[in-house]
Amino acid sequence: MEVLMMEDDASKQESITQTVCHENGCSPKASQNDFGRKLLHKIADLNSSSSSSSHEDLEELESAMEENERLKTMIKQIQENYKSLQLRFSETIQQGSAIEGEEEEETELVSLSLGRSPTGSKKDDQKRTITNINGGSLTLGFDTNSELPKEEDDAGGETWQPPSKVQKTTLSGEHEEAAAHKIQAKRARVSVRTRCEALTMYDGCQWRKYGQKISKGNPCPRSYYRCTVAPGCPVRKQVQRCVEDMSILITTYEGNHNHPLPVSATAMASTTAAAASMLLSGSSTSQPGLSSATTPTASTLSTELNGLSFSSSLHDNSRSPSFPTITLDLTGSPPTSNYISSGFLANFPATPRFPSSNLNFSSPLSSVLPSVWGNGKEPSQDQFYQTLTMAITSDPSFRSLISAAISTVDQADQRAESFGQNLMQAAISQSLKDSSSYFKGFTSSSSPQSSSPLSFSVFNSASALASDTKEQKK
DNA sequence: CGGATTTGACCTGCGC
DNA sequence: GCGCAGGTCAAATCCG
Repeated sequence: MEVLMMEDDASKQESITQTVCHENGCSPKASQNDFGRKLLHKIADLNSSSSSSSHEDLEELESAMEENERLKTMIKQIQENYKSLQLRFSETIQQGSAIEGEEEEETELVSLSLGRSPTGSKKDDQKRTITNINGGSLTLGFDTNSELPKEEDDAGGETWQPPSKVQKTTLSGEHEEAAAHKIQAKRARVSVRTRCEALTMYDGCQWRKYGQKISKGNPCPRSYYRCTVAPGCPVRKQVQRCVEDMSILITTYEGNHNHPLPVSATAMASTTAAAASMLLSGSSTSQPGLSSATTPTASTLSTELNGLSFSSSLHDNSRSPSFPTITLDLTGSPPTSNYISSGFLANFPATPRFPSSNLNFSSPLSSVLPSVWGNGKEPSQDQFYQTLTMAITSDPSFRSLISAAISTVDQADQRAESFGQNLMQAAISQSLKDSSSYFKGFTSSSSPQSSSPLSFSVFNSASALASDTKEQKK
């Protein structure tokens, strides 16, 4: 904010900075009403206490206030747009559920695993079911398989083991494929790109560093952390700065928590768990009309889902690990071809065996949906809603995705310094660039082997990913 | 003094 | 089989 740069008094600057940071990072709804008042107080303080404050500074402060008023209006509009979208979504889903049969309804169950409750009772599971959309159950809670011992973890429901031990397991026949699925589930990774000056991005969890390595192609060391919220938690994360832009922090999460999470950690945990789930679902799902659009030999591919464009990238890296990786880009800067080929994605590659999906929050809507409206013209909100509705009604994965996003908005602690803030900031920063639409669109890329569409959106205060677990159940 | 971090050694998988 | 690179371990060190 401009106002920060104009303050002469260092302590006052810090005070205002904290105020503005709070506005940006925490609940805009709760605190935005106080913002103008706080600024007025600051101005009054300056007038009364500091004879050295120049008239120029005051003018600039006033202009900053006007700017902040515009921002408040913008935030309000974002909230209204979100409500409208949510309403439309619910209506559409209700219509869809009337058509779909019972079998389809069963597949609407979406479970976003945040790790397993130590107690693991089914009662707890029921309590944690916080949202019910479309007759199906959208569960945002802890892993629901209560039959398993608590030291067992995550999607596969098996004790976490280091990759080497897991992959050493010998199996034969039809179990082999199932085991491969489990291994894949365990090793699914979610990368989050954020602009962060700190050593690590705060995500609400407690981490202990257990290693550091210089990886090939990046002079910045990669740090390895494991979750210490509960002993034996299998979740690990890697933190590394982007070689292309040192201000970008790349955090890669792996595994699911096997313990209740702090409130401030639920947003990130649900997002990463759902993203991983979506990725794994996508890796085993075939979507009509998509597979034909991809060509394995191409390094970058693009296709459409329900008029929504996304691109797929094949990352050729001979040393790439055999882990599916999904990437959430919250930096606000669209990836360049150079960046894709030699930068970030090269650090988090995927072999052709597994998809590597890149969800980008930075692309303007007009560039995301060129094939629908053409001429690079920004679509109206109604046009966009129509396309979104098409996507929702015809694709279960996307439907689940939206459901999870909405439910997360409901449940997230908005004051937590968590992932939702980053999403909010991303949304706002994009809205500042073009206030005509808060939904700035998305891009998605995956390897050709992943024919499942990936779609994403930014809502007004929080967002989450979800997947249709239908394929995982099979 | 206990917990967290650092850092070199070691293990493992994979490509050649 | 060898070498490289990623990932982990664990002793040493640091820090509150």
